[in-house]
Amino acid sequence: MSRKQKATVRDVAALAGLSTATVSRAFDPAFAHLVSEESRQRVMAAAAQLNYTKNHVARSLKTRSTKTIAVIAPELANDFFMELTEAMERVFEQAGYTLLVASSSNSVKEEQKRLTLFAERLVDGIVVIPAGDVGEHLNQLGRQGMPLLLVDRLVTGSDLDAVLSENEAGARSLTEALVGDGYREIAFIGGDCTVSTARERLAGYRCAMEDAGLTIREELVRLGGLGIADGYRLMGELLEEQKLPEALVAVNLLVHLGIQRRLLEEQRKGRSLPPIAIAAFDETVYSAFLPLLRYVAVQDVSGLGERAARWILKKVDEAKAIPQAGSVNAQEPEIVRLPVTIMPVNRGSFKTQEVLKEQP
Amino acid sequence: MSRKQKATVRDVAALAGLSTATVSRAFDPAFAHLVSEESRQRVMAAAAQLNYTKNHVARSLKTRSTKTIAVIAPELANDFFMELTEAMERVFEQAGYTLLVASSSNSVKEEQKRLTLFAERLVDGIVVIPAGDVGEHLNQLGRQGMPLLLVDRLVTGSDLDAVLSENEAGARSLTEALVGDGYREIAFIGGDCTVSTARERLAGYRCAMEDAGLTIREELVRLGGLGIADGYRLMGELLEEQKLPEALVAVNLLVHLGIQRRLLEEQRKGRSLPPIAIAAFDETVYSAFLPLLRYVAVQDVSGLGERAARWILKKVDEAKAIPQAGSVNAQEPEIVRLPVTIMPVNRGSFKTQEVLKEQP
DNA sequence: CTGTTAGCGCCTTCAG
DNA sequence: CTGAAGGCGCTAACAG
Repeated sequence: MSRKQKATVRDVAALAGLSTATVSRAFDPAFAHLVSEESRQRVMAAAAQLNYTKNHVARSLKTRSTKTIAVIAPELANDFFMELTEAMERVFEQAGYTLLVASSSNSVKEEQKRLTLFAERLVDGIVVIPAGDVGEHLNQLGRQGMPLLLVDRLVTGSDLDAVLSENEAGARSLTEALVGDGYREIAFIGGDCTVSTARERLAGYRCAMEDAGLTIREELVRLGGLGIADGYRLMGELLEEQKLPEALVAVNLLVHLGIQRRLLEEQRKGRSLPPIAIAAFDETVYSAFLPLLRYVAVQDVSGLGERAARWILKKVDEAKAIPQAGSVNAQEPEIVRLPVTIMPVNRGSFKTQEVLKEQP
Repeated sequence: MSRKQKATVRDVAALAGLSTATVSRAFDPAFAHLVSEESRQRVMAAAAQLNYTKNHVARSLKTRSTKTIAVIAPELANDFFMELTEAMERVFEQAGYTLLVASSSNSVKEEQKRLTLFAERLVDGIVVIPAGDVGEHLNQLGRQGMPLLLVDRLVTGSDLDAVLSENEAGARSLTEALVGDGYREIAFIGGDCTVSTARERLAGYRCAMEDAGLTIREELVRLGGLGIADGYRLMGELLEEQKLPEALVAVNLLVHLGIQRRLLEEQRKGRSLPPIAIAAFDETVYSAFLPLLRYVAVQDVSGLGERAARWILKKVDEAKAIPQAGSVNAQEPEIVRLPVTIMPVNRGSFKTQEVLKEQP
């Protein structure tokens, strides 16, 4: 049923009685106008008969472009990162680029590995959601001419452009909302200074507290990671040390979940707890079910994604035009920040609202 | 700072005073023993000096293998699919393969597009979580010699191997658990017959009901999609028609969420509802916070992923050995099913437990 | 509009 | 152990 070997342009050319060049042109929309309609049809007929599919690898070798953009995220099983990625994919697809996703498993070392891997495979550009705060490997690649862009997180000592959320302002507003409700003993939980988002959010919290004339009890600032386990542990510490705040700001969704989980556990053990008002970054379809949650800071995920996607494509084009442009900015790196929206939760989760309206 | 052009084997060979063949061999662990230690070092030194990285595209063209496996999932922002994918990636990475993820956006047409795209790019094998019930495009690729494997969902009229969960048994157990608690009016919500998982789960529900001697009120079987919006809508229908069951089985997590969201809304409007016991497929870190939820069917996600990953790698190896083996089974397609675990929810979500134990 | 001709960068026999 | 040489399949000048 099937040919022993896959058919090549040469086979098609032979069968169609034309040259390989014509066959090649017939398949490239950009050159199709240089091929007579009759030839084009002969080519297509021959191709169909031979079950020809073009070999993209060979094409890439010649054109030095794979029409592929890679995205490196710290995790795959993370709604925020994947929604970001899906937003980017929409743009890439429309531009005729293929998206390639890889996980750095929250490790800078893995990130580095993926990066060189992609460089070897000649992806046209890479969008990185950095796993940590180390950026030298990024700069290096950028200097070698690879179009590169950061999303969501910054990296110190990097001269790369980035698309981010207004984390500091968001955390400030979140804190202000709690202050506005009359809370004074407000904790900040989660994150550490190796991730820019956490740093910025902490700064926003501090700023809001100061502006409100409140002194921060430093034992209520509990740093240490961005995962569920971290929120769980940090909340546990507060419980054990009997240092319960009146309210708290959670650095992100996962930490927030860990916190709630720890509180739920306490409650199930029959211990009664004073209600702690929670304000947290990121919203989910589950938010409506989380007790204690008062305010969420909602990031413009698709905005971030679209912005980033368009930007990296622009860089790719530029790099093609001026081969040695690369991704290193002679001057300052350019950073775009998108605002986040603060929303009270008691009237229901907006995200769910949106999702519910979606036509399946 | 940077070379105008990327260095090639030829550059390295020239600088090292050796031939390109030796350079090539020095870089391939499988041939390294055919290179003298001195030559190897000279090569490495020259490579380092020139900042040489091998061009994987050229290599692929020659070897006809990209050392890449593609995964096509209906969505990226879906924990189940991405956990599956992460599980596979672990195996691939260890085997020296790169993972390439793409979304079919729940569309068979998009799936088809991705499939041909990957075929053109010479991925070594493809793991598909099918978007729909159409399989002809898959068979065709398989017949052309592409190693192919289905995960999570089956496709009718396909002769492809697959790794799946025991959906029918899971749904049966879920239903039995509710029956065991004394419920008799049990609904089944979500899914439709275009997706095998939904079909199988519905069958399991029917089977359990019959075995328990209960007649199914057909108006309590509400099919129609696998997303949040679907659960929300279907639950809404039941509410409007005033046909509330005592308990229900939700086909999957998203539908379950939609159902709960609809009920929450009702409750917030001040209407009192009889408590409906819910049993649902799939567990999350949020499960502990969902009211009404009694039982979950937990799939062995990492088991599925590992199994699938190993299998596709095996197929890739075989295809390499016998070029025309492809992915079409002369006989029956082989299907592996992994058991699901039914768990009561009131003692807390197991998944969270696991996550909490994770060392961050 | 079409054909001819060189490679893209690497691997891999086949001889040394 | 090493080198020379011939492609992998395709595209991009350059001539017709």
